[in-house]
Amino acid sequence: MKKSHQKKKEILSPGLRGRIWIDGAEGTFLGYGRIILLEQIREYGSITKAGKSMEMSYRHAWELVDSMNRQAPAPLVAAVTGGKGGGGARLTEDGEKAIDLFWKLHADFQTFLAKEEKTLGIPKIKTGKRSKN
Amino acid sequence: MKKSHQKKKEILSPGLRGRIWIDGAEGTFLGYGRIILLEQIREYGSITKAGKSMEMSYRHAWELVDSMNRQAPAPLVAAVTGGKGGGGARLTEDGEKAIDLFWKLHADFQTFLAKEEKTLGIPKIKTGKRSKN
DNA sequence: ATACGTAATATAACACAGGGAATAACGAAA
DNA sequence: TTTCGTTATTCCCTGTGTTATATTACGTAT
Repeated sequence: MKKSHQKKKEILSPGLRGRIWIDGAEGTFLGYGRIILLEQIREYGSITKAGKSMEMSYRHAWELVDSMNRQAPAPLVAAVTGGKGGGGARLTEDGEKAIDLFWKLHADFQTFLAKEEKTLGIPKIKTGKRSKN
Repeated sequence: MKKSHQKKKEILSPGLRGRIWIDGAEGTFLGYGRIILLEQIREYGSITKAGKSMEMSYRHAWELVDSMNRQAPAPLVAAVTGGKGGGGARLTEDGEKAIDLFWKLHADFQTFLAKEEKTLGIPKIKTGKRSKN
């Protein structure tokens, strides 16, 4: 099992940071973690394996998929139970489009952050490690 | 006590959303909640009252202030103990500058979100309420 | 019919961030 | 020297969100 998308390592370099996501009728519809999950489902063909590859409980992974499917006009993930291998999950065409859309947004956002950080400077940050007092 | 900045009401309209913040050596240095807290401290001259106005425990408010002061080259909040009224807290010049800087970033970010939402459409969202199945 | 591995769902156990209480320190003013 | 309200600090405890575990449903292939 590939481990390219396990837990954030909590990178700690000073600077401008941010997150973007798309809200739906119930709250978050698409965000960074959900997109990674979709990509892992595409790779493994299984919610179980996708979740494990991200060190995410099956329950959480399933809830995210369910949330996306319920808020989208048509499901992003099609899951089947039973059958050969017990079933599985695959991305729909809309699922693929969601991934593409989000990465476009993400790229624009990274550009925005870099430009903003340069123009506004973000000057007032202590660079060294913290001192006790 | 004014209540203009109590708890978020969790607005739920579909669309592009996001948050930005500035990281320091220990993690978050400046973010939306911290800026509001700074403004409330400026208004009330007290960490205690500022925290209460945001329905935030004094402990939490103090930790945020401490975190900002430790990560900044010079304190954003100057607190004094004792004296008439028991003491208090006021913003430093750097504290004022932090507020200004963040709101500039915030304004640019809102503009970015609006523009991005328009150009990329954000099409695949169910508008009506959720159905059980 | 049986086996198999996953989806789907329910229940129990757990971790921990944060709240609240309690206490000490503080120093100007009366 | 007493009072007063705040800052500063510690400790306990609980709510809640998460994980872990268990159970059921499912359907194709053998």
